Amino acid sequence: MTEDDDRVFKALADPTRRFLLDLLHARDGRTQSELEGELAMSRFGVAKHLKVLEEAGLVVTRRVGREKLHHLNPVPIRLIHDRWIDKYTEPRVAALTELKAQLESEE
Amino acid sequence: MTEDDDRVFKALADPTRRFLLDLLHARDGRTQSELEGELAMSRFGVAKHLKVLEEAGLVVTRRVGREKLHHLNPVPIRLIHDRWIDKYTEPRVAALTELKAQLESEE
DNA sequence: TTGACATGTGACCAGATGGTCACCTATTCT
DNA sequence: AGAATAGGTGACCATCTGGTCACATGTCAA
Repeated sequence: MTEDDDRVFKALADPTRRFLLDLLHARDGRTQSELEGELAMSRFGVAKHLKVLEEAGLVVTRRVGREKLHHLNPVPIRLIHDRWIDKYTEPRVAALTELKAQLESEE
Repeated sequence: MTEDDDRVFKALADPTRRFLLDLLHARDGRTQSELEGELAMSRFGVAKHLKVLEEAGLVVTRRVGREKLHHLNPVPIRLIHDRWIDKYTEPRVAALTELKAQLESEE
């Protein structure tokens, strides 16, 4: 339980892994080699990162023949949100976040 | 911008720092020495962790005399959420998360 | 004003992390 | 069957990270 979310946070701590999640968010169900093509890194590095994401439950995989398809699982991310933002403060935080985005886009 | 969120994710990667956020979520505006009392660690360790949280923007501080008061800032956490959960999928993810919590509480 | 209290800084060390490589297995295509 | 493709494993190394300590500054109370 506590170790579970430790894996999630540790997985999110690396920029390459976050980029992999971005890729899957843009288009789900990619193979490992397809993802390798998007990164300037050896396939071993990418495979290692995907393994970390999978063990954290942020990515779910399905094997088809010799290929492995990767899907994004957003539930752990929602749980991060819910840990420090409760139902009552949520609307206020959402408004603040919106405001921040607006201010930054005006520059 | 990208470095900004790198600091946020790196800050969240450590269990001690997450616990400090939990403490501030339960009660805001604590001093550093008050937080030290909650942890089995030297004051230097705690101070270092608080500095990381502050530089990530997850904690905001205010100095009063010789004391330093700490407040939780939830906006960066909301931004993590919004990065991978868009408005359209949000209700579905929220429902799934709810379901997951229910199933786990039934055990 | 002197001593206790709250916090800050830089050096240092053990252990964790990110990345690469050599080598291996399983599946598909011709 | 043989070659090419997709992916997996364990060792190895440079660097980052978490924690401690000696020392220092600013603030409050008697």
